Amino acid sequence: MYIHTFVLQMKLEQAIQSTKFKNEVQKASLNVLYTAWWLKSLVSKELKEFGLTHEQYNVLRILKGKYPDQMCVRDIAQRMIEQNSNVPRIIDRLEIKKLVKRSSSLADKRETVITLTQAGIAILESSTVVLDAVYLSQITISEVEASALNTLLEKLREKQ
Amino acid sequence: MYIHTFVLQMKLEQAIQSTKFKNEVQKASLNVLYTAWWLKSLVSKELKEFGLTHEQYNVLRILKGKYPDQMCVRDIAQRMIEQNSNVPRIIDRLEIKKLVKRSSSLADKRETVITLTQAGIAILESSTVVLDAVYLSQITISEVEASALNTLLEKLREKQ
DNA sequence: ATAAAATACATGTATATACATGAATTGAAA
DNA sequence: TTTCAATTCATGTATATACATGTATTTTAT
Repeated sequence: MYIHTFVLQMKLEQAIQSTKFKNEVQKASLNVLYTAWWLKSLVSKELKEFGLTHEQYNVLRILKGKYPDQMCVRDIAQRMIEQNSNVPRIIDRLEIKKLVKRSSSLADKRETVITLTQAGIAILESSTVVLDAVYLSQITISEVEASALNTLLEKLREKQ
Repeated sequence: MYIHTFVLQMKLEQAIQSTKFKNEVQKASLNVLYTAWWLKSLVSKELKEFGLTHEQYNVLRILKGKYPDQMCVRDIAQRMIEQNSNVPRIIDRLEIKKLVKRSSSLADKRETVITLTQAGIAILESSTVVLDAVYLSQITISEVEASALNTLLEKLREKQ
């Protein structure tokens, strides 16, 4: 079932066909959730041609941040955006595609250390070029506005 | 480490253990994704005691918006925040728990119309009381700030 | 030195997302 | 009127999320 009402510019009210919000805070929460979905869709659509999911890309990107050092599963999990991600299973898929290599740690035998392969580096680099271009063309807010957005999002999460 | 100097501004950086962002726009994207995850976790934790998932709650809430009118699956799907949600399957779970009732439409036999049961209304009302309280205590930004956040999020999605 | 607790990871289950396909039905065109 | 296209929904597959549990290993406490 596909409700692909493709939208160039869509306010939240149009997107979720709702105009009744209790207040601006409730609306902002829904808006954050919707925007996250919008962003994920944008990225996933591009990653599809590389045979990667959003989460698989995220793991490759995290590994690249330490390359050529290896990382254990726990190190990767701590850097994931969705912090309940089941990293071993995401690594399963990447290993099948030979984008990463698993081996057990010599220092601590409980740990599994993960290494990017050359194929992993290559696919990460070419997909990143595409993603950067998409971000540049689709997200047109200024650096100043993005900075204000960052401040407000952190304020939203800031329990006082 | 630099953690000492940036303590107040380190929220996202601490959360995903990363300090390297290409620019504020890229950081804002990650911040939106992380905040959405944070919000979902907050809500899911409360809904657990009602045996509901975030998405099941969302479907109940949408149905309540039209109650006592019925809605077909497509109507519900159009109002979902994550617009690729597989609504028939979410309704499966709600039906098992007897929170909604399925019947086929007389007007258009392709359609399945969904009705909230009294149990569905009851669980929605009691869970909403809890969620409202959690929002109130955990999200402390002002209406003015929330409004600014809404404006920036819609600007982020606005391709020009 | 040994037992108990904690850690790291794999794996199992339930649910959701993302997308494809098929069946039934409706609507439009020839 | 008959045929074909579009729609509504259920269902199948792959992957991910959320969480629980089991196993191996390391650390801590007795």
